[in-house]
Order: sequence, then C-alpha cells, then structure tokens
Amino acid sequence: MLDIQFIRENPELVQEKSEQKNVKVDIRQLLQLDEQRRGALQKIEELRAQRNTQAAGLKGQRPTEEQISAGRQLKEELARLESDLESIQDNYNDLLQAVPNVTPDDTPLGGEEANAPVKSWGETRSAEGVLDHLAWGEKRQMIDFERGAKVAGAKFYYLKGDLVPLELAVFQLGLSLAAKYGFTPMTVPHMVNTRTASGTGYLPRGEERQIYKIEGEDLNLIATAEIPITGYHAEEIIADKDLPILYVGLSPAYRMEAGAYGKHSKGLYRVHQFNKLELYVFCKPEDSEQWHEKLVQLEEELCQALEIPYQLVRIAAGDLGGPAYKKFDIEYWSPLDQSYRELMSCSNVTDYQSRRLNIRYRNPEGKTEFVHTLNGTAAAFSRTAIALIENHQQDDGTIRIPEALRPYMGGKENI
RNA sequence: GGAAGGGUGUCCGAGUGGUUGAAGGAAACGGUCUUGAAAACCGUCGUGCCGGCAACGGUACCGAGGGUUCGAAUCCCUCCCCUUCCGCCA
Repeated sequence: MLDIQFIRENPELVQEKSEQKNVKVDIRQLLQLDEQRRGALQKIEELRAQRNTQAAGLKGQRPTEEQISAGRQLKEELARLESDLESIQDNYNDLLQAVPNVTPDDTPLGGEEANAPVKSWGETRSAEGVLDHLAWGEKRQMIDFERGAKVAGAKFYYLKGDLVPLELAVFQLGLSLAAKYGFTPMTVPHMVNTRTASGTGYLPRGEERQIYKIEGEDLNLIATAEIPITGYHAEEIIADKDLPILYVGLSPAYRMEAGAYGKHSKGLYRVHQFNKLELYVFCKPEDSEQWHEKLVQLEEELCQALEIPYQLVRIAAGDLGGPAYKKFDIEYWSPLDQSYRELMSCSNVTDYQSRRLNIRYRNPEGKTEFVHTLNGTAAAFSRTAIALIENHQQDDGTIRIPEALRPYMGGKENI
C-alpha cells in the first residue's frame, strides 16, 4: 500500500509508474474518492463534536425530554452519514490497495524481455551428454512425479535417496552462510490468516489467486516464509536500536501455479510444493538500498559455493510484482536450454508491506515511521536441484557434489 | 473439545456508565547534582485520521465486530486470542 499523501502530492508520477508495471489503476478516481471521503469525515466529526459537548453538559444530571430527543436526532443523523462514509471508504480502500509500489527511475522499462543482465559468473557448459534433471532423477529413482500424481495430483512429487541429504546439505550451507551475515534462523507457521496473506501482497481471493486456502477456516498455505515472517512484527513498534532485524526462514512453499502450465513446466521447475530457505530484512528506510545489495551479495556467494554458473538480472518494471520497488533475479545456467533460468529472487519492497501490516519503528526523534522490508531467496530446493543436477553431471552419469556441501554430506563426493 | 479466568499505552498494571486519553510503576529522553558514572530529585513522554504555514483545534482508538444509552474502556451479544485445569495426542 502506498501513502495516500504521497499519491495526492504525486498523482502523475504514481499513474505513470503503475502503467510501467502494467497495472491498471485510475489515480484520478482514487483522488476523487479521497476527497469525498474527507468531506464526509469532516461532517461526521462535526456532529460527533456536537454530541460530545452536549453529553458533557449533561454530566451528573437528569437530561430533559428535549435534550434526549436532540441527542437522539444527532445519533440518527450520524448513523446515516457513517453508512455513507463506509461505502465510500470501501471503494477507496479497494482502489488504494490496487496501486502498486513505485519504482526508481533507473528501472528498465518493458516486460520480461527488458530484464537487464548485470553480470554473470562461472563457466557455461554445453548440452552435450547432459541428461535433463527429470530423466536423470527418474532413471536413478530419485524423483517420482507419477506417484506424486497418484496421491496428490499433477505437479506433486517425491524425492528419494541421495537427493534428500543433498537438500538438507543445501539448507545447512545456506543457514551457515546467512548466520555469517547475522541472520537469525526461523521456522514458521505454514498457514496464515487472510490478513497476513493479503498484507504481504498474496491474495487468497480473486482471479489472480496464487495460494491455497483451507476450506472452512481463515487459513491459507504459505507460498513462502516471507509471508509469516513479515507478519511476525505486524502491529509492532520496533525500537530504533533493534534494527535491522534479520531472519532466515525455512519452510515449505505451496503454490497453485494456476495457468502456469506450458512454458518451462517440465519436472521440478514449476511445482505445487517445495522447500525453501528465505532471507528477510526489516530495516530503517535509509538503509534498505544497502541491505538490498547485501542480500544479492549473499545469494551470489551461495551460488558460487554451489558452483552454479549464473547471471544477475535487474528486473524490468513490467515484470515486477505490485509490492516491489526494485528487484534482482539470479538465474542459473541451463545447459539443455543454453540459456539462463530463474533460480533466486531478491526484492526491496520499501514500506509497501509494512504500511499494510503496520510495522513501524521509533526514530531517534521519537517519531514513528514505517520500516522497510526486503526478501530474498537463499535456496528453493526444487530449482537448486535442477541447477546442480544439470551443471554437475559427470561422464559416468553421477553428480559431483560441490566442495562446500561435502561437510554436510558425510564427505560424499558424488551421487 | 469441556470448564474457569483474562485481553488496557514501548512494557508492567489501576480503572464506580459522565472532569479517563486513561491512575501508579518501569523503560526512554532532557535537566539538577557528580571529576565521571550510578543513585536521588525535577521535567517530558500514546497512535492514527481531518483541518491549519504553524501554534493548535477536532475526532477516533482500552483484542475485533455489532448492540443498548442523551453519553461506553466500563453494560449486552458474536467472534478471535491468551492463561489455568480436564480430555485427547506426536
């Protein structure tokens, strides 16, 4: 959610930035509603003031008939105006919530095709002699989608054998790297209420529904640990000295991926459930840009430790979600595609989520301000597995375990 | 799941239906004292919204939402959460 005051002061800018994100919002209409809302509010407050002075004058004495009926009249008038305000307010809120975060001026314009590579690392290999991860995993009975489909449905799977310790090793490595940067490990509720889900920008309702809802309960399966971690400090005022707060959350991620079939849908690339290690930062506004860089650096370090060739990409306006101010992706090299594909993502959402969930801090002047929040993938194992299997395949068909993982796998060198 | 008791400001904690935005502590901040610090003492100290250049004024908020009343933190209803006991259970 954006600050209405900011929108009032910069209507053209907000309209333009929304259009760059391909989000349809009518800022003029929003501002009209805002005006109506404030007008109604003023009338209501005037009446309430009348009511309050009247009641104050009656303290401790029996009111006369006229006084009672005057009070009653006020009350009825108020009720009418309040219900008017409520319907204005509902429309206003819907519109306001639909306004996406703004972006910095150096954001590349356009859709996915405009994403701008920033740098790349590692040797890219050819497709020669490389089995795709699914064929490799099925051959070795380590990935089983057929039985996943039998017990749950399409895009559910089992991992078996050495892939399981590999997954744990990746998370251990990620955790220890994050610890080096000062992140506190966290496990989280895997279901959250609707307020928390929509406050973080994940809508449990509507056409764009992306997360699973539990029938008959106000509970939604999380799509990332980002959701419960953001909610962790909802409605709190954090002391200045406690910032920044750094968490690294480990959880499953459940995603409907409705309509996502087709492109890049083979195997583990796009699935309904995977485990994920997520980095999260609450910080002061002036520090968020710097933390964004640190998060990206941490992600790069992890890729390098895993010896995955990658490129770092600045995401274009049209490819950004509503909450994001600025976002980088790290894409792994896919030898089979001979191109890079998304592996990790890192966003600065500034105060977009904290405003909705009311997460503030008290600055040294004693004023409260919304914190900035950032999130970044440390490792989403389904995709990490693809990157490892396809990049570290050896002539004998085994996968070479990167040095950095071996301590967590009992020294094992290949699987 | 059953029974009982609770949810008040950054935290702890009072609160008879009408000078309660809310006593009293603590923390924090400013000051006095001190070579410095601590202690002691004095002072300041909720958040949002609306109006105003501002000083300030108005309004709302005591878990959430309804209701009763001229007037609700206080009474009633529904829901959520917490604590304790019982039941169930990895």
